Amino acid sequence: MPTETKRADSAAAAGDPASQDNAARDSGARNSTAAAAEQILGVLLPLALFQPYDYLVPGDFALRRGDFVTVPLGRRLVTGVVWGEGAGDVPREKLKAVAQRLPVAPLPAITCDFIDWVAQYCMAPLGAVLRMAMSVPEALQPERQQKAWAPGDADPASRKLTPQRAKVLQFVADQPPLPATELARATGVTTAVIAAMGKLGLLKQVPLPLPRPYGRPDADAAGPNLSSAQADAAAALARLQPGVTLIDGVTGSGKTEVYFEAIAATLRAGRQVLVLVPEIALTPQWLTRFEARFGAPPAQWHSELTGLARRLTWRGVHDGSARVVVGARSALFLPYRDLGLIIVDEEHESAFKQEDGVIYQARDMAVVRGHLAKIPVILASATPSLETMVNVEGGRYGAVHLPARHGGAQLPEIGLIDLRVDKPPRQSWIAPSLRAELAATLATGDQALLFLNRRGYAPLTLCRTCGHRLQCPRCTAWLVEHRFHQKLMCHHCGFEQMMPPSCPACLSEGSFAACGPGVERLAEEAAALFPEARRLVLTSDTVTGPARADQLMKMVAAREVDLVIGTQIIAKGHNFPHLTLVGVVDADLGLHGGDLRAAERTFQLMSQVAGRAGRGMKPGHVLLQTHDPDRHVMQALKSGDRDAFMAAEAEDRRAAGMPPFGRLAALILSGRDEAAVQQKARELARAAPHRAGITVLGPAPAPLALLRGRHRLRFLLKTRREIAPQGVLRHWLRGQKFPGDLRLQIDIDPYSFM
DNA sequence: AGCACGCCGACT
DNA sequence: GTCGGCGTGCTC
Repeated sequence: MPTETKRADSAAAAGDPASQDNAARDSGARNSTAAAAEQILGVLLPLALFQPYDYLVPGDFALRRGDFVTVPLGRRLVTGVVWGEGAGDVPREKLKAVAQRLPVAPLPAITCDFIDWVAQYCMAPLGAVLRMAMSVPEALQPERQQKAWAPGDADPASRKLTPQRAKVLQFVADQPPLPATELARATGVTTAVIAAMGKLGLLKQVPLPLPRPYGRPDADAAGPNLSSAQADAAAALARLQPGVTLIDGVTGSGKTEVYFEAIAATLRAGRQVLVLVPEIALTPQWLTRFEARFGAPPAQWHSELTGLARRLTWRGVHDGSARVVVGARSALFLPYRDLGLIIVDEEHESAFKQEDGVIYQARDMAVVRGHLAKIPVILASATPSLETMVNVEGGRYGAVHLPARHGGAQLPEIGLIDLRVDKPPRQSWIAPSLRAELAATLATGDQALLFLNRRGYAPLTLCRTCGHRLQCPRCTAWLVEHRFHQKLMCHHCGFEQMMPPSCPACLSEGSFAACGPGVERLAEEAAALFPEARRLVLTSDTVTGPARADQLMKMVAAREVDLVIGTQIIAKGHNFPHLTLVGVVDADLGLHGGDLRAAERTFQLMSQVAGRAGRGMKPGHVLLQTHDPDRHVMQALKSGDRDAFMAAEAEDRRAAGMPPFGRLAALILSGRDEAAVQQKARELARAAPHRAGITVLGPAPAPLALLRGRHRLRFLLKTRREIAPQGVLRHWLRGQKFPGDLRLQIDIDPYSFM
């Protein structure tokens, strides 16, 4: 609720919000001796608190929702945001006064409303959600303005020109201004010379312009030639009606070019655009295409962005100078001054689900944010999620289809290899028929890809003498041997250790046996089978960052490699025209574990991997090794009938009352003391709701019953679609205490069942 | 998130 | 005897 009492200046609204508006409101805000009645406002702090705290505000101190303020908290000062009227539940004499209002534009109203909404929906502490929007506290502080030296106004002829001074003058004449120390170093003089020249007027100090980490995209820079299908789709999207639209098109159908036109239309309207991408790793080539279309780079937002670039980008989003932001899910919480369009690229990706801290689905929250701002949201995917498909079918989302592959290349043909019949030899994982296909492909000079979504050498190591299995001391998980790093690693908590010289249980030496394949072991097998092929292993162990990824992908594109062996990391983005065979070593891998979306995800991943092949004139060929070729996901992959597969999946989910036809919330109770966790879980189970349309499952050991040294029990709350699980949970958990280190984590719409 | 308070081990 | 380890709990 806006709690504005008095605005000193109402004419400033259209101008620069940070300077004029606030400078005007600041003047006379404090040092007032008038005994005006103090008001009480709620100030939200970026801490894990569920509600704003009340603070006193002097009567003539004009504050409204969204204003950044510093307030005393305990014995320190904290920056927070005015959230609304005070709650009045703390005695007035306990209240402290707002210390200061920061001279920056307020947090935009829609951002505030969005924070409220997300906190309510995700049942997260309001302040924890605010913290995501205030992830760069330094951005609220004025940037220390660096000074640089430029040619002065004095006529050089009128001053004594020593050789040093002449050298400096010559340098600054055709160089951009530099700070004193850098100018001194560049010209080989001391800073004393520069200071003296300043006094004489031979040089003058100018503010050093801050480097902008983003450009100013031009909507009217040259666009590509679109096919007629693309042009129709682009025209539909460029109308920019509020609401959600799916762009549904296979890899290479030109989805990106199509939504670029919606970006162009939004830029022409003078508004900002957010493009959410699942992982920053796919951006190098995306950025190239963006720059080719718009003539300038967009602002980027991801966790690796630090320091000045991070501050400047946050401010640029806030003041509106960053026009297009491409970012990972956290970019959703930036304080856009005037957001006009949100695009969620690869909307089906599970990477949009934030799994720790505030747990949220960025794609779903993007839809909410779009709704609050009454702006369009575009979801793009070659393999849309079932949730999105159901929304399209129900008429809640619009859809545009891009059927053909741009450029006319054919979709790869997918075949199945039945591992029960076509058995690989002992201790190897490539079936004879796949081996033959690989040999034939390599013989023609084409490239091939072996895909196995499992890092390391072997998923399990055991002692042949006593049967002991190497397990993570902190998690219910095996340690995975990584020969590349010469270590044992836990893929869940990051625990690492050297390979022990002997079995920790029976002390036998040399008794370890690797069980099952990881990508490193697969590479070993490939090396033995095709010693003459130039091989490249692509996993997160060998691809250490976006730059390295780019370099390795270029090697593949340049045909410096014959056989690529990789994990999930190769499934995204890049495609290789000379790659004509993809072998998926274990297509069943993602189907274990009872995950609601296992079949859907397998379909999406396999489709994506298949999309790496045959983009040139040559059609690609994909072979999936499976133990269960009759399974409907395998048959659907083989026939390529995505829509029939999704329809069947939807039917299964509807019958089971599972999302999106019902709602889920997962509760994970954890603590170091196993008995205490069990005790509390029994207590919660006794208080569990029993009503029609509500089912509570559990407590059951969470799939990782021990994670980072904490024992975990899980409840699953399932409700009918029309019953919001949040209300049920609030009722259930009212008055529940979690003493000691017991913690209850709530995950609304859980994805991972871990 | 800090920062205190508090209750048990090795230092001046 | 105190310094200090980090577990627990509060901050309007």
